[in-house]
Amino acid sequence: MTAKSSRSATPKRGTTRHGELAALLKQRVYAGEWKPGALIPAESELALVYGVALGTMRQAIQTLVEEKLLLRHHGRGTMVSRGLTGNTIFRFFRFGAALISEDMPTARILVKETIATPEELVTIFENRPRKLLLVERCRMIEGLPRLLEKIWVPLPAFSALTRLPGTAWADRLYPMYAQRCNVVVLKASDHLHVRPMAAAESAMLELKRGNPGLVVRRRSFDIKGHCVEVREALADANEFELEMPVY
Amino acid sequence: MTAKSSRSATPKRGTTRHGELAALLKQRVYAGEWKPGALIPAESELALVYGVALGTMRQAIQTLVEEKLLLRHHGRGTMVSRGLTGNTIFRFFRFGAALISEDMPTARILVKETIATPEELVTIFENRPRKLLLVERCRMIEGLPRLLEKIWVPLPAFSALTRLPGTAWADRLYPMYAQRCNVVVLKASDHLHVRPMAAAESAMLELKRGNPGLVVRRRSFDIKGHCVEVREALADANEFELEMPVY
DNA sequence: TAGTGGTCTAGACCACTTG
DNA sequence: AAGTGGTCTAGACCACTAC
Repeated sequence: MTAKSSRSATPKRGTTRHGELAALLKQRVYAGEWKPGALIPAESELALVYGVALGTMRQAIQTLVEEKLLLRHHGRGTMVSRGLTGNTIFRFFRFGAALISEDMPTARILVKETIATPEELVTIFENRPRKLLLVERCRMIEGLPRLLEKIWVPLPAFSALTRLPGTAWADRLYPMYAQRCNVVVLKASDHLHVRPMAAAESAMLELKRGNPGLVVRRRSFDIKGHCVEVREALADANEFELEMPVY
Repeated sequence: MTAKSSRSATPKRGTTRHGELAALLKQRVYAGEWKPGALIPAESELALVYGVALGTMRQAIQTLVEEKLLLRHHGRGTMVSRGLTGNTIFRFFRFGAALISEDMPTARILVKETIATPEELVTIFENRPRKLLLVERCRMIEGLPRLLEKIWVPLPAFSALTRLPGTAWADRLYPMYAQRCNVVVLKASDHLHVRPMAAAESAMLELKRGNPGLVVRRRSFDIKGHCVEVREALADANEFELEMPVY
């Protein structure tokens, strides 16, 4: 059959048909043919087009679902992920409240300036950007200053934000990045550690001098896996709380 | 066909054939028919025995693999998990070393006694045990005391350990539980928070008074999902370091 | 070489969502 | 009612492991 002959025509070792298909589908997302939030063709149709059995195409799609690139909904279809919604740094903290609701935090912008890329950040972003936008803000919960945050994003990719006044910034940055800069954050990685706060930091957060601070350093990645944002958050380590599985 | 008629004979809603099979296989592990480390029959044989297609049986096995109950090895077979090997609390800390090797930590037993079950622990263990074995130890790295640990295990399930002299205790507890108490730890969950150390604690760890401490409270679960151990570890919060994905 | 899990096919039917 | 993903079948062949 056609499928069989085409398979023997490409006897690549170490690859599978569904693996190749996954790569092909991923390319179509990268190329922008299927945009975030849009439904892709039905798996039955894709199977026909690519000349493979349904199960094989399902397997290819499944790997992209596990990579969080696609989302499947029974009866509705398969769509490209809209990415993370953000605001998850608070998951590490109690802050008195039993549960921090989605809309509680508000942010006050302290600094917003264009800077030359610091040496330690040059290699983190793609294309070695020469300039970055640096934003510092203080996030409040129930009127109390709880979290200091620094955000670095590369220019000119995020230049739409330099023109945006500080008062117009949304609490959640990821949806704003998607809307104004056309950047979808699909994955992120947090690095946590504890250090004593500097005098200025503890003062800002209304804590005693030398109070231990928990630092969350986050790198955010777009749909292609490129780092598009570095963030550093600082808060009272005594409010830190985390539950995690052991494997 | 037989399969079809038997399916219509049990028109349970909300269940699937592979889901039922997974439950049946799980039962055979619980019953001890297939012991940890042993190979289970080939999926082709199981499919024959249960009268289902190969793919369906594969799907059933796959769910148990994702639950960490089974492990598959291409060409070798499918075996029941031997459980966690432990010693992973150090993954949260730097302690100067670039990487903490598997064999570096050594432990000194401070306390080992049978106690009446404290109220807050009664409901955590299965069968509300009346007595527990409490062990306190100090774990060293390169000769320095780095971590204080309290361990609670239920009696009489772990009574083999009460007869074991403190000097005979292994660094890694999970393999010892498996060997001496016939308890396999399959999963665990860590809860982390930061608090100031008490004077005695900071003295033991050779830290200054009021040094922030990171507390890791771990609950370990056996093959049936029952809690079989509670552990609380305390160490210098300034040595804490953790990298984790964001979803 | 025999036996295992992994891939793939070509269907059928079921369960869910939407107009 | 039409279209989607989810389940299931009954095979074939491939890739890996151990004897």
